[in-house]
Amino acid sequence: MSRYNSRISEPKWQKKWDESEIFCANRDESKNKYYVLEMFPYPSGRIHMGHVRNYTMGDVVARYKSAQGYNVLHPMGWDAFGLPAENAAMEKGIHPGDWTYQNIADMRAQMLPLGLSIDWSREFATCDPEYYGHQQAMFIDMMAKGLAYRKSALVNWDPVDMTVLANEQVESGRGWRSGALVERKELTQWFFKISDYSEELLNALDNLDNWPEKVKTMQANWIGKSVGLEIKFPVTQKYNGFSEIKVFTTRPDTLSGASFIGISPDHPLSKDLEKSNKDVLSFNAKCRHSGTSQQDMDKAEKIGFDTGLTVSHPLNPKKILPIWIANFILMDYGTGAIFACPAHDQRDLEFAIKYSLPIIDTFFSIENKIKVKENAFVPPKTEIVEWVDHFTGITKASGEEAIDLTIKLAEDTGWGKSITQYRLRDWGASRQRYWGCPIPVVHCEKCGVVPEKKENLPIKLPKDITFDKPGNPLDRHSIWRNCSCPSCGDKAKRETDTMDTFIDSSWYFARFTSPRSNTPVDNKEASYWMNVDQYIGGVEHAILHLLYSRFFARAMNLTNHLPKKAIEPFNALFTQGMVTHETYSIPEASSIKRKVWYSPDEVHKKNNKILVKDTGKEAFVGPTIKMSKSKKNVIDPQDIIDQYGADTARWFVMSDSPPERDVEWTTSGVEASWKHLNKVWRLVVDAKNDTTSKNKEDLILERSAHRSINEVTKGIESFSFNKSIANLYDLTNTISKSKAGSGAKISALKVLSKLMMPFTPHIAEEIWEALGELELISKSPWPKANRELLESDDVTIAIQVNGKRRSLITLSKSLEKKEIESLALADENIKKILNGALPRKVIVVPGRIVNVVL
RNA sequence: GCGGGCGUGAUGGAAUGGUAGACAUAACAGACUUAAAAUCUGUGGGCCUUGUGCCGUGGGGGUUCAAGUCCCCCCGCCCGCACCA
Repeated sequence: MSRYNSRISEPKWQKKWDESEIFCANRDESKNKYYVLEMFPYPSGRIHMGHVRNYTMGDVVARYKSAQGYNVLHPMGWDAFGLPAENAAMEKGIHPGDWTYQNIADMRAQMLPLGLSIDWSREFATCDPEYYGHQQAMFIDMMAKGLAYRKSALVNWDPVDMTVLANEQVESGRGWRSGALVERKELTQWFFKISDYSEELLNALDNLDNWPEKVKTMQANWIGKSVGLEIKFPVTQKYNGFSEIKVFTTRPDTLSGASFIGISPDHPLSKDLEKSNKDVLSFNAKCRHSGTSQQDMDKAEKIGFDTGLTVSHPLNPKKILPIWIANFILMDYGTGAIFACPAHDQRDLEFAIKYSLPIIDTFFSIENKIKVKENAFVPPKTEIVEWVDHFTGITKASGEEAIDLTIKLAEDTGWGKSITQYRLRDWGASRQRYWGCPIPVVHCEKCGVVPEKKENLPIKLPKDITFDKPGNPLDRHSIWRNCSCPSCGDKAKRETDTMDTFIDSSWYFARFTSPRSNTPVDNKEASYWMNVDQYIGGVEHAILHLLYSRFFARAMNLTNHLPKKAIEPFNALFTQGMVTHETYSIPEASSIKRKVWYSPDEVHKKNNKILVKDTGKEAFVGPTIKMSKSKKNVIDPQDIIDQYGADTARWFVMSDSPPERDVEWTTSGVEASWKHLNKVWRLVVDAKNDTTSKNKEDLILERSAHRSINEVTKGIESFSFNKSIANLYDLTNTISKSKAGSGAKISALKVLSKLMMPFTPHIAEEIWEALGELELISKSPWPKANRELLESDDVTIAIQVNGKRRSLITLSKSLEKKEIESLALADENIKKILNGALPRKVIVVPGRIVNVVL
């Protein structure tokens, strides 16, 4: 009894929680619900410290809200489709499904000892046919509404692995797995019409008050709305039906400075020219080969090709501008063509200098003309500038005024129109992969692309596949592939593309509300549980996952799979920081640049040096970075739980850093957490053996406890868990030093254990029981601070003279300003400083400060 | 380049415009111990002339009775996006 043993206590309480089913969520319309969700994990096989931090945060919120009387939903599942399973299949010869389900079992077994208040009865994996079957049904409904469609598009194609790669999977122009040069290939692919929602997804961000500003800004930038002018430039020659070039600009005010037209190598005109002109063909090929990776982009020099074709300037038909193909113009933004204004756009200027194209400054000042030789002058939008525009007649205007005038002129004359352009492109949803949700359509020679009949769902992945050849095994599985057409009954072939795994994670939160429903989502359950009240996860999902989910919720609503109230599914979002650790390394003898890395358990500390255990050599302490296998700075949660218990790990990850920032894992920090929990337990044992009777210290202790209730509650509410924990340390120290009677100490310890419960639930239960309580602390209500006890009658305030603290006095809170002032002036220290002088002014802020101004 | 964030002891970090450094770690000293660990007590921004003194929240200026906090300029770091017309 004298020592707290987490190895015995933790499983004991986990079993009791499990038996009493207290974390099972049931719809109860009479109670307010609270839905806490952490981003579900990919079943890699092992949990890491990032998981521990993420799920502990969610658990603190869930347990706290539950204690506050909310009907809490806190589920867990698995984002189980994806490439790693196929890689494992290729490397180890295991079936991706077997590999995945084994990993899920392993990870669940590692998560259970954390004592999370999760409703495991709702668990599912996205690779369960029941789950992806509903996804297929929704896909069919979205096809019917035109939200899912097929089109031909340029994709990153890995010729060795024979699959499409996402942009993130292309490194320096090469496939991340095969190392093969990636080709840009035109393929017919499935898309979701997310672009229909550009405006709405952008506008709705304004209502997401409890999302981090940073994430909202990132999404807004990603959607990338720009308002501008689309201008038609008539082509002066007759060429294959290309009578005009449409360009998009956000700065129509610089139109008079246009010196040439630039088109993308992928522009229809460019593609047409390459058919008949070998030089164009080789130029375009050169452009397509570079340009995929970030590094290439940075270094990429601007190159161009003069097509020989020309257009006339809409403001002055006599003015003729050449059409160039230029590598810096993107086909998938705007019209894939620009008018170049070298004087007022840096990119255009670089290009113009290189190819000796005219630089036409439309601004009056001589200063500009000198500057413009190296740096383009971007006309300010708000400031009024002198103009020298012969075409529009503008002489003095701000950029904004000039833009408006030019747009009006264009619309009146008919050579242009105001349009809104978005950067957001439709969501490419198909992958040439096995381990994903099959797209439920068939290709029929007679009927074309036909959706499967819903009664045939789920279209299950075949189990008997091989990975001995590159490419998609579904393509080679002729039994699975060959089917009959749902429409005419003739022979047909199944679609072998599978869905992007981001689709799986775009609606799992809705499925959690009714995980066994025979429709994708049960309307009654979703109406009650949605929205997610608090969503917690890594900021790396700020754009893709969170934007896709926002779109998918709207698409589900349109296809009657989700109530209207859930179209913005996450009321509050919290993005937590990473878990980091120091790195240890020794440079290799052959090259200083190459290093041998050592894991934290391969080194030990001696005389302030880090020594490698095996060799005794000194290792260098490197930067503190995210735990990663390659740098070996990884701490396995399992080891920590085995050694110290889950409560210690939970307490530590929540203690030092604010949750949105990175937390550095340190051995000393973990040991301190462990020591602290043991200290709390000793206090409990001591208090029970204590015979001190009631005394005047009781009230002081009681006041401290109530102040802590207030502070810890505030900390949890504001996601400042580190502050809550600092306060719990404070309360522990106060109890430890208190001379109060045993009764008061026990009361204070009960408060302490309640406040600790969300963070360290096992030891909290153990204390609760030791102090004679029969109910589970996990079931008992959150304590309420008694306002009368929060503040004492006396208050210590500082007295400043000219803003510098000179003395402290303790006085009754109820005193009037005048009384405080005279007490302050009567203070010995203040009297000495004043030395008889009369203050000019005395500022009294009751309960805070007195400032004497001389 | 554009957008967002940050800069406080040796370290992680506290501070509704009102006593800067709560709480924790590392370090040091003392108690207990044959000893170590554990535990307990204390010191813990800098400086000197040791006064209840002066300086101190990246640097400079400003507003205020009062600035880590608000405003302006500069420096540095981190994150995101990026030839987006």
